[in-house]
Amino acid sequence: MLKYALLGFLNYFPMTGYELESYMSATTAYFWHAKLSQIYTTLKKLEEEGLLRSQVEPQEERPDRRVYSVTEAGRKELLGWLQEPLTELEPKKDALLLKVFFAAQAGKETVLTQLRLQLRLHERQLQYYREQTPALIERTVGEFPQLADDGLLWEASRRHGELYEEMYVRWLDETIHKIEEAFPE
Amino acid sequence: MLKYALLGFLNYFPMTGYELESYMSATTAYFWHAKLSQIYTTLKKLEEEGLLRSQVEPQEERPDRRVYSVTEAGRKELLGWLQEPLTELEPKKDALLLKVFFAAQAGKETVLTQLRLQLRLHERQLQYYREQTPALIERTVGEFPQLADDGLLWEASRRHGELYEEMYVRWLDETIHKIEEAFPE
DNA sequence: CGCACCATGTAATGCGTTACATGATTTT
DNA sequence: AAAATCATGTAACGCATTACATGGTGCG
Repeated sequence: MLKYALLGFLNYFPMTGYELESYMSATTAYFWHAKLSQIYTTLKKLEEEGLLRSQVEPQEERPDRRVYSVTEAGRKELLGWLQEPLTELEPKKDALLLKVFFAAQAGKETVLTQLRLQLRLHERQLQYYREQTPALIERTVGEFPQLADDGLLWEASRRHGELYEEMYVRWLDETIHKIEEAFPE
Repeated sequence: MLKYALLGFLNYFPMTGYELESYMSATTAYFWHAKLSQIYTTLKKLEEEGLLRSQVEPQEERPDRRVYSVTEAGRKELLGWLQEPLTELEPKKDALLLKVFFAAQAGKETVLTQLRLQLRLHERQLQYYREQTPALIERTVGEFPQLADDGLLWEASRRHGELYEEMYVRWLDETIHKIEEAFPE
Protein backbone atom coordinates (compact mmCIF):
# COMPACT_ATOMS: atom_id res chain seq x y z
CA MET A 1 0.00 0.00 0.00
CA LEU A 2 2.96 2.25 0.68
CA LYS A 3 3.58 1.49 -2.96
CA TYR A 4 0.65 3.66 -4.03
CA ALA A 5 1.56 6.49 -1.68
CA LEU A 6 5.01 6.62 -3.27
CA LEU A 7 3.61 6.46 -6.82
CA GLY A 8 1.11 9.18 -5.91
CA PHE A 9 3.73 11.59 -4.65
CA LEU A 10 6.21 10.88 -7.42
CA ASN A 11 3.47 11.51 -9.95
CA TYR A 12 3.48 15.14 -8.81
CA PHE A 13 7.19 15.43 -9.48
CA PRO A 14 10.40 13.38 -9.15
CA MET A 15 12.12 13.29 -5.78
CA THR A 16 14.36 11.27 -3.45
CA GLY A 17 13.39 8.77 -0.77
CA TYR A 18 14.39 11.25 1.87
CA GLU A 19 12.14 13.93 0.41
CA LEU A 20 9.26 11.46 0.11
CA GLU A 21 9.53 10.81 3.82
CA SER A 22 9.35 14.48 4.71
CA TYR A 23 6.35 15.08 2.44
CA MET A 24 4.56 12.11 3.95
CA SER A 25 5.30 13.26 7.48
CA ALA A 26 3.88 16.67 6.72
CA THR A 27 0.79 15.53 4.82
CA THR A 28 -0.42 11.92 4.75
CA ALA A 29 1.08 10.93 8.10
CA TYR A 30 -2.35 11.11 9.72
CA PHE A 31 -3.63 8.20 7.60
CA TRP A 32 -0.43 6.79 6.07
CA HIS A 33 3.14 6.85 7.28
CA ALA A 34 6.37 4.90 6.76
CA LYS A 35 9.91 4.79 8.05
CA LEU A 36 12.82 5.72 5.81
CA SER A 37 14.14 2.17 5.80
CA GLN A 38 10.88 0.86 4.40
CA ILE A 39 10.66 3.65 1.85
CA TYR A 40 14.14 2.87 0.50
CA THR A 41 13.48 -0.86 0.15
CA THR A 42 10.08 -0.27 -1.43
CA LEU A 43 11.48 2.21 -3.96
CA LYS A 44 14.11 -0.31 -4.95
CA LYS A 45 11.49 -3.00 -5.44
CA LEU A 46 9.27 -0.69 -7.51
CA GLU A 47 12.19 0.13 -9.76
CA GLU A 48 12.84 -3.58 -10.28
CA GLU A 49 9.17 -3.97 -11.21
CA GLY A 50 9.54 -1.19 -13.77
CA LEU A 51 7.08 1.20 -12.11
CA LEU A 52 9.80 3.70 -11.23
CA ARG A 53 13.15 4.72 -12.63
CA SER A 54 15.94 6.50 -10.83
CA GLN A 55 18.82 8.81 -11.64
CA VAL A 56 21.79 9.44 -9.40
CA GLU A 57 22.78 13.05 -8.88
CA PRO A 58 26.34 13.25 -7.57
CA GLN A 59 26.96 15.59 -4.65
CA GLU A 60 30.07 16.72 -2.88
CA GLU A 61 30.46 16.19 0.85
CA ARG A 62 27.11 14.38 1.00
CA PRO A 63 25.77 11.05 -0.21
CA ASP A 64 24.62 11.22 -3.83
CA ARG A 65 20.91 11.87 -4.29
CA ARG A 66 18.91 9.13 -6.00
CA VAL A 67 15.96 10.84 -7.66
CA TYR A 68 12.99 8.63 -8.56
CA SER A 69 10.35 9.26 -11.17
CA VAL A 70 7.26 7.37 -12.30
CA THR A 71 7.35 5.38 -15.54
CA GLU A 72 4.40 4.94 -17.88
CA ALA A 73 3.73 1.54 -16.28
CA GLY A 74 3.84 3.19 -12.87
CA ARG A 75 1.31 5.81 -13.88
CA LYS A 76 -1.03 3.09 -15.13
CA GLU A 77 -0.63 1.14 -11.90
CA LEU A 78 -1.50 4.25 -9.87
CA LEU A 79 -4.54 5.05 -11.99
CA GLY A 80 -5.73 1.44 -11.73
CA TRP A 81 -5.52 1.54 -7.96
CA LEU A 82 -7.30 4.90 -7.72
CA GLN A 83 -10.17 3.48 -9.74
CA GLU A 84 -10.60 0.29 -7.71
CA PRO A 85 -13.44 0.89 -5.25
CA LEU A 86 -13.09 -0.10 -1.59
CA THR A 87 -16.04 -2.39 -1.03
CA GLU A 88 -15.43 -3.05 2.65
CA LEU A 89 -14.62 -1.13 5.80
CA GLU A 90 -10.97 -1.03 6.70
CA PRO A 91 -10.15 -2.96 9.85
CA LYS A 92 -8.51 -0.61 12.32
CA LYS A 93 -6.34 -0.95 15.38
CA ASP A 94 -6.32 1.30 18.40
CA ALA A 95 -4.33 0.18 21.43
CA LEU A 96 -5.97 2.73 23.70
CA LEU A 97 -9.42 1.32 23.04
CA LEU A 98 -8.11 -2.17 23.71
CA LYS A 99 -6.78 -1.00 27.06
CA VAL A 100 -10.02 0.73 27.91
CA PHE A 101 -11.98 -2.40 27.03
CA PHE A 102 -10.07 -4.47 29.60
CA ALA A 103 -9.34 -1.63 32.01
CA ALA A 104 -11.78 -2.61 34.77
CA GLN A 105 -9.18 -5.10 35.96
CA ALA A 106 -6.62 -2.33 36.55
CA GLY A 107 -8.75 0.06 38.58
CA LYS A 108 -10.28 3.50 38.18
CA GLU A 109 -7.30 5.78 38.71
CA THR A 110 -5.12 3.90 36.23
CA VAL A 111 -7.66 4.34 33.42
CA LEU A 112 -8.33 7.95 34.28
CA THR A 113 -4.64 8.82 34.20
CA GLN A 114 -4.32 7.27 30.78
CA LEU A 115 -7.43 8.95 29.40
CA ARG A 116 -6.33 12.37 30.66
CA LEU A 117 -2.95 11.95 29.02
CA GLN A 118 -4.60 10.99 25.73
CA LEU A 119 -6.88 14.00 26.01
CA ARG A 120 -3.88 16.33 26.02
CA LEU A 121 -2.35 14.55 23.01
CA HIS A 122 -5.55 14.70 20.97
CA GLU A 123 -6.21 18.33 21.83
CA ARG A 124 -2.74 19.20 20.60
CA GLN A 125 -3.28 17.25 17.39
CA LEU A 126 -6.63 18.95 16.81
CA GLN A 127 -4.94 22.31 17.14
CA TYR A 128 -2.34 21.24 14.60
CA TYR A 129 -4.96 20.37 11.97
CA ARG A 130 -6.74 23.66 12.60
CA GLU A 131 -3.74 25.96 12.75
CA GLN A 132 -0.85 24.45 10.83
CA THR A 133 -2.20 22.25 8.04
CA PRO A 134 -4.33 24.82 6.12
CA ALA A 135 -1.32 27.07 5.58
CA LEU A 136 0.74 24.12 4.37
CA ILE A 137 -1.87 23.27 1.74
CA GLU A 138 -2.21 26.89 0.62
CA ARG A 139 1.55 27.26 0.35
CA THR A 140 1.86 24.13 -1.81
CA VAL A 141 -1.00 25.10 -4.12
CA GLY A 142 0.50 28.57 -4.41
CA GLU A 143 3.83 27.10 -5.38
CA PHE A 144 2.40 24.61 -7.88
CA PRO A 145 -0.76 26.17 -9.37
CA GLN A 146 -1.34 23.14 -11.59
CA LEU A 147 -2.22 21.23 -8.39
CA ALA A 148 -5.26 23.36 -7.49
CA ASP A 149 -7.70 20.45 -7.97
CA ASP A 150 -5.53 18.28 -5.77
CA GLY A 151 -5.61 20.97 -3.11
CA LEU A 152 -9.34 20.53 -2.71
CA LEU A 153 -8.86 16.85 -1.89
CA TRP A 154 -5.93 17.52 0.40
CA GLU A 155 -8.22 19.86 2.27
CA ALA A 156 -10.85 17.10 2.45
CA SER A 157 -8.37 14.75 4.09
CA ARG A 158 -7.22 17.48 6.48
CA ARG A 159 -10.85 18.05 7.40
CA HIS A 160 -11.17 14.34 8.20
CA GLY A 161 -8.29 14.68 10.62
CA GLU A 162 -9.92 17.67 12.26
CA LEU A 163 -13.30 15.94 12.66
CA TYR A 164 -11.61 12.79 13.93
CA GLU A 165 -9.72 14.65 16.64
CA GLU A 166 -12.83 16.61 17.63
CA MET A 167 -14.64 13.33 17.98
CA TYR A 168 -11.83 11.76 19.98
CA VAL A 169 -11.61 14.72 22.38
CA ARG A 170 -15.36 14.63 22.89
CA TRP A 171 -15.31 10.90 23.58
CA LEU A 172 -12.43 11.22 26.05
CA ASP A 173 -14.22 14.01 27.90
CA GLU A 174 -17.44 12.05 28.05
CA THR A 175 -15.70 8.84 29.13
CA ILE A 176 -13.63 10.52 31.84
CA HIS A 177 -16.78 12.02 33.34
CA LYS A 178 -18.68 8.75 33.21
CA ILE A 179 -15.91 6.84 34.93
CA GLU A 180 -15.58 9.50 37.62
CA GLU A 181 -19.29 9.29 38.35
CA ALA A 182 -19.66 5.55 38.14
CA PHE A 183 -16.80 4.60 40.45
CA PRO A 184 -17.01 7.23 43.20
CA GLU A 185 -14.25 7.20 45.81
CA MET B 1 -0.45 -6.70 20.95
CA LEU B 2 -2.84 -9.50 20.07
CA LYS B 3 -1.10 -11.07 23.03
CA TYR B 4 -2.84 -8.70 25.44
CA ALA B 5 -6.22 -9.09 23.80
CA LEU B 6 -5.96 -12.85 24.31
CA LEU B 7 -4.79 -12.49 27.91
CA GLY B 8 -7.61 -10.02 28.56
CA PHE B 9 -10.32 -12.34 27.30
CA LEU B 10 -8.91 -15.44 28.94
CA ASN B 11 -8.74 -13.57 32.22
CA TYR B 12 -12.56 -13.49 32.15
CA PHE B 13 -12.72 -17.26 31.77
CA PRO B 14 -10.89 -20.10 29.98
CA MET B 15 -11.77 -20.79 26.37
CA THR B 16 -10.51 -22.15 23.04
CA GLY B 17 -8.88 -20.32 20.15
CA TYR B 18 -12.02 -20.69 18.13
CA GLU B 19 -14.13 -19.11 20.86
CA LEU B 20 -11.63 -16.28 21.29
CA GLU B 21 -12.03 -15.45 17.64
CA SER B 22 -15.81 -15.26 17.88
CA TYR B 23 -15.72 -13.08 21.00
CA MET B 24 -13.26 -10.75 19.32
CA SER B 25 -15.38 -10.55 16.17
CA ALA B 26 -18.40 -9.62 18.23
CA THR B 27 -16.72 -7.13 20.53
CA THR B 28 -13.21 -5.75 19.97
CA ALA B 29 -13.24 -6.19 16.18
CA TYR B 30 -13.82 -2.46 15.73
CA PHE B 31 -10.41 -1.63 17.23
CA TRP B 32 -8.68 -5.02 17.36
CA HIS B 33 -9.12 -8.11 15.24
CA ALA B 34 -7.15 -11.22 14.26
CA LYS B 35 -7.47 -14.23 12.00
CA LEU B 36 -7.77 -17.71 13.45
CA SER B 37 -4.38 -18.73 12.12
CA GLN B 38 -2.67 -15.93 14.00
CA ILE B 39 -4.65 -16.64 17.15
CA TYR B 40 -3.57 -20.28 17.17
CA THR B 41 0.11 -19.52 16.67
CA THR B 42 0.06 -16.75 19.27
CA LEU B 43 -1.65 -18.95 21.86
CA LYS B 44 0.99 -21.59 21.32
CA LYS B 45 3.78 -19.04 21.80
CA LEU B 46 2.17 -17.64 24.95
CA GLU B 47 1.95 -21.12 26.42
CA GLU B 48 5.66 -21.67 25.71
CA GLU B 49 6.37 -18.39 27.51
CA GLY B 50 4.41 -19.62 30.52
CA LEU B 51 1.69 -16.96 30.33
CA LEU B 52 -1.01 -19.47 29.42
CA ARG B 53 -1.65 -23.13 30.04
CA SER B 54 -3.92 -25.44 28.06
CA GLN B 55 -5.94 -28.56 28.61
CA VAL B 56 -7.23 -30.80 25.85
CA GLU B 57 -10.86 -31.85 26.07
CA PRO B 58 -11.42 -34.91 23.88
CA GLN B 59 -14.49 -34.84 21.66
CA GLU B 60 -16.11 -37.43 19.44
CA GLU B 61 -16.62 -36.75 15.76
CA ARG B 62 -14.94 -33.35 16.10
CA PRO B 63 -11.40 -32.13 16.68
CA ASP B 64 -10.54 -32.09 20.38
CA ARG B 65 -10.97 -28.71 22.06
CA ARG B 66 -7.85 -27.09 23.49
CA VAL B 67 -8.96 -24.84 26.33
CA TYR B 68 -6.55 -22.11 27.40
CA SER B 69 -6.38 -20.36 30.74
CA VAL B 70 -4.19 -17.59 32.16
CA THR B 71 -1.37 -18.44 34.57
CA GLU B 72 -0.26 -16.23 37.44
CA ALA B 73 2.58 -14.93 35.24
CA GLY B 74 0.04 -14.18 32.52
CA ARG B 75 -2.16 -12.20 34.88
CA LYS B 76 0.84 -10.14 35.96
CA GLU B 77 1.80 -9.49 32.35
CA LEU B 78 -1.73 -8.29 31.57
CA LEU B 79 -1.86 -6.01 34.60
CA GLY B 80 1.55 -4.60 33.71
CA TRP B 81 0.39 -3.73 30.21
CA LEU B 82 -2.85 -2.17 31.43
CA GLN B 83 -0.86 0.11 33.71
CA GLU B 84 1.62 1.30 31.08
CA PRO B 85 0.40 4.65 29.79
CA LEU B 86 0.31 5.43 26.08
CA THR B 87 2.39 8.55 25.77
CA GLU B 88 1.96 9.04 22.02
CA LEU B 89 -0.78 9.04 19.45
CA GLU B 90 -1.19 5.77 17.62
CA PRO B 91 -0.26 5.99 13.96
CA LYS B 92 -3.25 4.98 11.89
CA LYS B 93 -3.82 3.75 8.35
CA ASP B 94 -6.85 4.41 6.20
CA ALA B 95 -6.65 3.42 2.55
CA LEU B 96 -9.73 5.45 1.63
CA LEU B 97 -8.13 8.67 2.82
CA LEU B 98 -5.00 7.83 0.86
CA LYS B 99 -7.10 7.40 -2.27
CA VAL B 100 -8.95 10.64 -1.64
CA PHE B 101 -5.67 12.47 -1.16
CA PHE B 102 -4.46 11.48 -4.64
CA ALA B 103 -7.89 11.26 -6.27
CA ALA B 104 -7.69 14.41 -8.39
CA GLN B 105 -5.68 12.43 -10.92
CA ALA B 106 -8.54 9.95 -11.40
CA GLY B 107 -11.39 12.38 -11.99
CA LYS B 108 -14.52 13.52 -10.25
CA GLU B 109 -16.91 10.66 -10.93
CA THR B 110 -14.44 8.02 -9.79
CA VAL B 111 -14.02 9.64 -6.38
CA LEU B 112 -17.72 10.29 -5.96
CA THR B 113 -18.58 6.68 -6.70
CA GLN B 114 -16.13 5.54 -4.07
CA LEU B 115 -17.29 8.01 -1.46
CA ARG B 116 -20.95 7.08 -1.99
CA LEU B 117 -20.13 3.42 -1.56
CA GLN B 118 -18.24 4.16 1.65
CA LEU B 119 -21.17 6.23 2.89
CA ARG B 120 -23.45 3.19 2.67
CA LEU B 121 -20.91 1.02 4.50
CA HIS B 122 -20.41 3.51 7.32
CA GLU B 123 -24.13 4.13 7.71
CA ARG B 124 -24.66 0.42 8.11
CA GLN B 125 -21.87 0.17 10.67
CA LEU B 126 -23.29 3.10 12.62
CA GLN B 127 -26.64 1.36 12.76
CA TYR B 128 -24.93 -1.77 14.05
CA TYR B 129 -23.30 0.06 16.97
CA ARG B 130 -26.61 1.73 17.81
CA GLU B 131 -28.91 -1.24 17.46
CA GLN B 132 -26.97 -4.46 17.99
CA THR B 133 -24.04 -3.80 20.32
CA PRO B 134 -25.90 -2.45 23.38
CA ALA B 135 -27.98 -5.64 23.66
CA LEU B 136 -24.84 -7.76 23.36
CA ILE B 137 -23.23 -5.94 26.28
CA GLU B 138 -26.38 -6.16 28.41
CA ARG B 139 -26.71 -9.85 27.70
CA THR B 140 -23.11 -10.55 28.70
CA VAL B 141 -23.33 -8.52 31.92
CA GLY B 142 -26.62 -10.26 32.72
CA GLU B 143 -24.99 -13.63 32.24
CA PHE B 144 -21.86 -12.80 34.25
CA PRO B 145 -22.88 -10.29 36.94
CA GLN B 146 -19.33 -10.15 38.31
CA LEU B 147 -18.41 -8.28 35.09
CA ALA B 148 -20.65 -5.27 35.75
CA ASP B 149 -17.67 -2.87 36.08
CA ASP B 150 -16.26 -4.20 32.84
CA GLY B 151 -19.62 -3.54 31.18
CA LEU B 152 -19.21 0.17 31.75
CA LEU B 153 -15.92 0.18 29.84
CA TRP B 154 -17.28 -2.06 27.08
CA GLU B 155 -20.01 0.54 26.68
CA ALA B 156 -17.37 3.27 26.49
CA SER B 157 -15.62 1.50 23.62
CA ARG B 158 -18.95 0.90 21.85
CA ARG B 159 -19.66 4.60 22.20
CA HIS B 160 -16.35 5.37 20.54
CA GLY B 161 -17.42 3.24 17.60
CA GLU B 162 -20.72 5.09 17.38
CA LEU B 163 -19.11 8.53 17.50
CA TYR B 164 -16.48 7.48 14.98
CA GLU B 165 -19.07 6.31 12.48
CA GLU B 166 -21.19 9.42 12.98
CA MET B 167 -18.11 11.49 12.29
CA TYR B 168 -17.22 9.45 9.21
CA VAL B 169 -20.75 9.71 7.78
CA ARG B 170 -20.75 13.44 8.34
CA TRP B 171 -17.38 13.83 6.66
CA LEU B 172 -18.42 11.73 3.66
CA ASP B 173 -21.60 13.79 3.25
CA GLU B 174 -19.70 17.04 3.49
CA THR B 175 -16.97 15.87 1.11
CA ILE B 176 -19.39 14.54 -1.50
CA HIS B 177 -21.20 17.88 -1.57
CA LYS B 178 -18.01 19.87 -1.82
CA ILE B 179 -16.71 17.82 -4.72
CA GLU B 180 -20.04 18.07 -6.55
CA GLU B 181 -19.96 21.85 -6.21
CA ALA B 182 -16.29 22.39 -6.95
CA PHE B 183 -16.10 20.36 -10.16
CA PRO B 184 -19.40 21.16 -11.92
CA GLU B 185 -20.18 19.24 -15.12
C1' DC C 1 -27.42 -29.29 -2.51
C1' DG C 2 -24.69 -25.92 -0.65
C1' DC C 3 -23.47 -23.05 3.12
C1' DA C 4 -22.46 -22.03 7.89
C1' DC C 5 -20.70 -23.75 12.09
C1' DC C 6 -17.48 -26.22 14.87
C1' DA C 7 -12.47 -27.11 15.50
C1' DT C 8 -7.52 -27.53 14.75
C1' DG C 9 -3.30 -26.47 12.94
C1' DT C 10 1.15 -25.52 9.39
C1' DA C 11 3.72 -23.10 5.57
C1' DA C 12 4.77 -19.43 2.66
C1' DT C 13 4.79 -14.83 1.92
C1' DG C 14 4.37 -9.95 2.73
C1' DC C 15 4.52 -5.79 5.38
C1' DG C 16 6.68 -2.99 8.91
C1' DT C 17 9.99 -1.84 12.75
C1' DT C 18 14.37 -1.65 14.99
C1' DA C 19 19.03 -1.78 14.90
C1' DC C 20 23.22 -1.24 12.43
C1' DA C 21 26.48 1.67 9.63
C1' DT C 22 28.35 6.41 8.01
C1' DG C 23 29.22 11.33 8.12
C1' DA C 24 29.31 16.50 6.88
C1' DT C 25 26.58 20.91 7.59
C1' DT C 26 23.61 23.93 9.92
C1' DT C 27 21.03 25.56 13.69
C1' DT C 28 20.21 26.23 18.69
C1' DA D 1 28.52 21.37 22.71
C1' DA D 2 24.54 19.09 21.20
C1' DA D 3 20.80 18.39 18.16
C1' DA D 4 18.59 18.60 13.75
C1' DT D 5 18.98 18.23 8.76
C1' DC D 6 20.52 16.07 4.74
C1' DA D 7 21.33 11.50 2.59
C1' DT D 8 21.79 6.49 1.75
C1' DG D 9 21.29 1.89 2.52
C1' DT D 10 21.33 -3.41 4.79
C1' DA D 11 20.05 -7.09 8.19
C1' DA D 12 17.38 -9.19 11.64
C1' DC D 13 13.25 -9.73 13.53
C1' DG D 14 8.31 -9.63 14.47
C1' DC D 15 3.59 -9.25 13.28
C1' DA D 16 -0.18 -10.40 10.03
C1' DT D 17 -2.38 -12.47 5.88
C1' DT D 18 -3.26 -16.05 2.60
C1' DA D 19 -3.18 -20.52 1.25
C1' DC D 20 -3.04 -25.25 2.41
C1' DA D 21 -5.03 -29.36 4.85
C1' DT D 22 -9.07 -32.01 7.21
C1' DG D 23 -13.82 -33.29 8.12
C1' DG D 24 -18.46 -34.07 10.60
C1' DT D 25 -23.13 -31.81 11.84
C1' DG D 26 -27.08 -29.08 11.07
C1' DC D 27 -29.98 -25.84 8.57
C1' DG D 28 -32.57 -23.88 4.74
